[in-house]
Amino acid sequence: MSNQLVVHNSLTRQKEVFKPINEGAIGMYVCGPTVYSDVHLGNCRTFVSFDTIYRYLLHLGYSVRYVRNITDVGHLVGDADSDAEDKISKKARLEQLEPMEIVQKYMNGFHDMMKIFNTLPPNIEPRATGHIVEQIEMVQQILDNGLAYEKNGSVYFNTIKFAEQSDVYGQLSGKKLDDLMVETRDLKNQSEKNHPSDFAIWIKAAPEHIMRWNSPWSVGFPGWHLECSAMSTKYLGNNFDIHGGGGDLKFPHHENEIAQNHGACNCSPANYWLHTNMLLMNGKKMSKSDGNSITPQQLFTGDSEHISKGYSPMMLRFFMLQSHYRSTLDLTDDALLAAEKGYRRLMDANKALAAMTHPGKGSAGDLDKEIQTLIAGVSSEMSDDFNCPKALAKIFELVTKVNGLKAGHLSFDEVTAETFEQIKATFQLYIFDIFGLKDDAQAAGGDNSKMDGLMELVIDMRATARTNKDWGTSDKIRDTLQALKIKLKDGKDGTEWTVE
RNA sequence: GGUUGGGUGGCCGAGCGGCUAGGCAGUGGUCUGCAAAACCUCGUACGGCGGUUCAAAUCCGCUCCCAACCUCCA
Repeated sequence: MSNQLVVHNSLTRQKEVFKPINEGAIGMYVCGPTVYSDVHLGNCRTFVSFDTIYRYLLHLGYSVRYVRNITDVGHLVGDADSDAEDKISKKARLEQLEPMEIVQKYMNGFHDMMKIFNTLPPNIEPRATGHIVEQIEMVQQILDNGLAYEKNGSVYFNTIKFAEQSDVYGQLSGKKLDDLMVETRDLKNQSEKNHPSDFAIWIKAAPEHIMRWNSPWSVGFPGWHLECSAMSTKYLGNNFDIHGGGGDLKFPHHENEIAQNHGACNCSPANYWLHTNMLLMNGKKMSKSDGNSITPQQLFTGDSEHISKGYSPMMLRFFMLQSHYRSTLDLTDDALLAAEKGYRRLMDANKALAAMTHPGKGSAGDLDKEIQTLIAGVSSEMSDDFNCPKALAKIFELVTKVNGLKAGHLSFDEVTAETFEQIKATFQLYIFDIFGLKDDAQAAGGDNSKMDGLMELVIDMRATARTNKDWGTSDKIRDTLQALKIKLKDGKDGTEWTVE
């Protein structure tokens, strides 16, 4: 298998060889959250997925400019033409806070959660409210190009005219304007629009609307879709490499975004569109608005009717890694329980591997070849549209080899020292640097020197008891530690311990 | 109704024309004072019905289910 990067492009619905516009550099824009309430787990899955993609692109040697916005205005509750209300200002009224206070509060929470999930921060995290000028300019450009019209201080994108000029509109979502017309016929309050599929790019603010800016058309605020067009253009240019986001944004958000960019500069924003699939809970989309969701905190503490216990953030990241980013992932307690054991198996093997040394003598036998094939497989799977589950599978096969070497079932004679070092390097690179995992147990250990010394003493005492066949003492030590979530493993070379 | 994507063994989840996915659970062993861990071993699959092919979970047709989007959502 060749190792050139292949990605699935939502625009063409097929895998394509990835070629950056500028050799060695990548511009990537990912739609960030609307900060009007706490992030939920579904959001996290998308950003963890793109974090892994970002990390892999960096590993491949690209210099990546990763832009992920914060939506702090313009995102509407209800219909844009009627009783439309900005999500942020609605929440501000409910909580009796300034809109920017709301934004700050939930943006902080979002950043904390991204840190907890060990995601790397984007290079630029622009906010919609900080780019009103750019958005107004873009509205003007679209108007100048005749692809928008003003009605009572609001400006609408003319989808009909755009569709007549090119066949771009609907390409991403597979929708046709004719269908859209039929679908939206029943919607009320469409009076301002020329056509039901047209969408607002500037909205005149109602008197009670708090977040408002002056513009050539009215005191108002930008349409939701506009911010991403304006900010991606500002920081990545008219045409850039990757645009990502959750699959639920394909339509209308991304479709309209493409239309706006074409409307403004007659250019296609991104070459590759990547969409992550939804996180489900009990077979249904996890969603803030319909209540079918669980907060990350609840998952960590286990305080939810949906789960039997708490799960660590890194375990959850591992859980997400086990499925492909383009597949839905169903969150169930059984699946989490199974993943947790797998996660421990992986981490324990890595810990064991780190402590192992190659005896020095060893030739390239069949085992060596097998290991080399597995190592090569890890990267080729990742280069095949970031196939984390398959790359992980290869690593688990390596885990078996490592454990076999450790237990003596496999011989170092058949493995060269170089190959053995490559296993170590591969584990470090993929598990930690690219998959972005951390070993919870090690992190939880805290002040290790005291703990290590203490455990050494206890294990030594137990060993003495065992030598004396004092099983009562021996088992008491083991059971007591088990109750403290410290697990002992008796191996050939003595006893090891891990914190659960 | 339209659009997009799915239905894989007890569970999760890859694969998408011939080649063991992987994790968890289960079977029988090895090891061990016992247990755990680890290693070896063995089962249980590709919604249904047709078709193409030397060969289909993988391609085509029909059919039945499911999800997402079409209204804010990652």
